[in-house]
Amino acid sequence: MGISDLIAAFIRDSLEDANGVLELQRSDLAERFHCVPSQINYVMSTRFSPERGYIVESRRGGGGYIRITRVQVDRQTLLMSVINSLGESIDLPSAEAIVHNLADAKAIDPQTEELLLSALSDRALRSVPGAQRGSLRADLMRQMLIHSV
Amino acid sequence: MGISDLIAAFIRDSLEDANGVLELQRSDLAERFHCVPSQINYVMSTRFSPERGYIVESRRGGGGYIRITRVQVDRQTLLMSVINSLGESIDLPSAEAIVHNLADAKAIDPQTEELLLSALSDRALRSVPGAQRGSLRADLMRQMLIHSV
DNA sequence: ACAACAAAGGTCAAAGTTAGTCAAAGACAA
DNA sequence: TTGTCTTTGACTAACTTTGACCTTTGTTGT
Repeated sequence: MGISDLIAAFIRDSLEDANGVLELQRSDLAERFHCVPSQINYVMSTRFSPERGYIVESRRGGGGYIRITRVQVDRQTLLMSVINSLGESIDLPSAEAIVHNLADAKAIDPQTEELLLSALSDRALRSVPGAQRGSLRADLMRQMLIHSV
Repeated sequence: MGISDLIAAFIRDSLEDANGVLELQRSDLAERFHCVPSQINYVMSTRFSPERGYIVESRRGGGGYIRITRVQVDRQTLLMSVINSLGESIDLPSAEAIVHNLADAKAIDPQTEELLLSALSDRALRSVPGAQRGSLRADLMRQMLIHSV
């Protein structure tokens, strides 16, 4: 097991203790593990990428930091399962119910809920004949949910 | 957290207490935070710029001051004017440009921008014949923007 | 009025403090 | 041997802090 793995394990532990958000300094961490600072960047890009469920933000200069946030897996999982369960077409009441459920489960924030509901509404889709609205609604929902994961 | 952040936090708090307008003296503030006066200018230009929603005015000489005003009416005005300027129909490049401009002007946050773009995309509207997409896109945009005012 | 001084705030560039990038070199498994 | 992952470090970019010098405005004495 290389040093990158040790660093990654340390970060994951700290993240656990810190309840999901961790702020650290690159040079501190490098010193603690006796490696060069740029190795921290390597660890970030290979082990804490967004695809792996992390958000990494940073700032340079005095008081600089690296902040690692573990994204709620529940949220991600729930969103993905909803997206996958979406069929060819969906009617308005069903769509509204799903959006409300996602909001109740905190998988989307109130603002996103509002935007989804307004996009899916009959008022927004009025130019499309009723018979075709279902599939459009499903496409809209899919795209919007995908982009809020 | 550097001293600039501390100063900015202090100002935001005071602004809250003061209900949006705050008048202070540069040298006082510098003394309170044990920094050079010009650091206050740095904080103003990096944290309280107009793009971030603040107006900073000042006067030199005896009885001089720095006045910071938080603004938020711009957003609403801008959004309403965009909504009103929307016509019957809009093509994708124009819609994207408008959304980007709103985001640049901080009238909508990055997440809203993302959601709007995904809802307006050709991918989301694929079930609707090209000729009818323009008017649907305008309706969608209108409804979504109305609900984000 | 006027001149001189005092009392603010403004500018700008240098120095300081972090983090990011990228490519070369090393390690190791297939 | 070859391809992939890891380690290193020189160079770069971004943000912060500090201080010398400048401009504007107010006050006071003549």
